Amino acid sequence: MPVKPIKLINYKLNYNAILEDKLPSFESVFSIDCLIFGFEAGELKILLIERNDEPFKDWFALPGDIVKQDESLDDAADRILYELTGLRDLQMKQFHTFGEVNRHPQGRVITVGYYALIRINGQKELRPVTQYARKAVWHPVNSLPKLAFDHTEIFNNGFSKIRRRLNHQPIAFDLLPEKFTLTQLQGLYEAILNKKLDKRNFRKKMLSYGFLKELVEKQKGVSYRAAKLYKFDKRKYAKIFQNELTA
Amino acid sequence: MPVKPIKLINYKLNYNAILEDKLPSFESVFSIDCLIFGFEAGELKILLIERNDEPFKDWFALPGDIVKQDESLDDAADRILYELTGLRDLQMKQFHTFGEVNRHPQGRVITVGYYALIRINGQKELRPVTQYARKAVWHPVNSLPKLAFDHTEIFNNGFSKIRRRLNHQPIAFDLLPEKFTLTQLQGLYEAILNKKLDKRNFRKKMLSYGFLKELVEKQKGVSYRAAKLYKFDKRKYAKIFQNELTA
DNA sequence: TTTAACGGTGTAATTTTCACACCTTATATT
DNA sequence: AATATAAGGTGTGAAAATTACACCGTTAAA
Repeated sequence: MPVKPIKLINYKLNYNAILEDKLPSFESVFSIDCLIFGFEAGELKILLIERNDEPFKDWFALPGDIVKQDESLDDAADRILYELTGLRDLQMKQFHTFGEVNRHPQGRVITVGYYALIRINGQKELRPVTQYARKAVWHPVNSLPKLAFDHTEIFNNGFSKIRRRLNHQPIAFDLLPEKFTLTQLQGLYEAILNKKLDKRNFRKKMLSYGFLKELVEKQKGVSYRAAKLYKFDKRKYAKIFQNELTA
Repeated sequence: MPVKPIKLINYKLNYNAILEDKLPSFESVFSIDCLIFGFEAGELKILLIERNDEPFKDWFALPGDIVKQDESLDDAADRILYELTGLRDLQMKQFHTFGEVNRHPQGRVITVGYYALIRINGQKELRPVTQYARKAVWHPVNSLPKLAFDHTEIFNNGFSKIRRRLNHQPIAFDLLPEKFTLTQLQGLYEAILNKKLDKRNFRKKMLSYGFLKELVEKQKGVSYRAAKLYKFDKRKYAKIFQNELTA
């Protein structure tokens, strides 16, 4: 696969050229690809970019970028997410590394998959993204288009890990507004797990964990009985989690 | 951290030289480090190498090596394990990728952690290892020495993942001889989880899974009542596991 | 024959999970 | 004012899974 190895650092890729077969490939590069999940209108969505250059011009792809020489993987993930969305201080979490030899047509690119769960509404407009992407869009996970490279595989891998993790850790709260109703929370669980849950059992269980804080405030602007609002109580969760660890 | 970047491919590192501060560093390299678990004399052990060269000369380290240009990560893991132990066709499984900028004193090395669980006794003598290692030794996980680089962190990360996985998947059988007693199996679980388990409950539960095959053969050469031997029945397990996936 | 060491078994209490249906409350509509 | 609409909110019983717990049996060696 490698053609004429060239130095990659600070090298600006010319994708069009390589397609005409007269162009640079690179030897070994590290990248990060991000699964950024959001929840909107009762649907679980993921942030995709529309590629502006070859290869896979006009295709949808996961947002990702190359890891710089002087930044750790975690730092790179944070930076890339920031560059793509303007969001900072999220919990980006690594889930798998993809290293098939031919996964990138231009050379050896090993990529580390990270995911983050974010609030779609709590965020400003998506910032203009890097030059290789035309725009970034939220796309429902249930009807994803074909993705560039092996990004569909990356998505499937990460999504299934998030599903599994949901049963053990309260990761869903990052997707909801700070104050939420139990019905919203249940809808989110149903969207992630892709199945219906029983309302009474779900509430009983969630409340039994003890990390939900009931607010006096109620839902507003709905044309039906307003529901109680809850907050995720990080302190209580931390206490519970610590006990689990020491036990 | 990077000094004078040099081409690394096929470059033979001179570790002594670098220590005297007149030597090569490299830009960006991918490596694999392996956690190879074995079970012997009731103890959970891990395979370590004794380093023969700087840096960390004479220290213990995880067996690992650099990923070649034309091999996938999984292939590299298989190859490296083979080179170190002579073992083939094991299930090497990726668990985490470590990418701190300064984790390697000579340059940027991003390493993917893999683990494997193997039978210590079912194997020939450990094959002579790569040149950078003096020898390979099995070391009880409960009294690990300080390890080179960030290998202690890698170990902790991988070990805790294996612990968690043990509760959901029958990964322990790879550590036992093909035929084993329930007491041996329980001892292994206790070694991995680092706690005592109740004999009756343990047996009840294991047998309830339905993937253990009772043999007519019994234990031999023991100075007490011989126990029944069991086999792990992959077929039955596959059937059970498939049902879980579709459910 | 005795002893040491492990093999092998069952039951009851507790906790967790699951299935299941109706009345209440707030707003919008007529 | 009456009514319709849409979601809020609540409890119980059955079944399954988990936990705690103790003694006799068998084998080989002393």
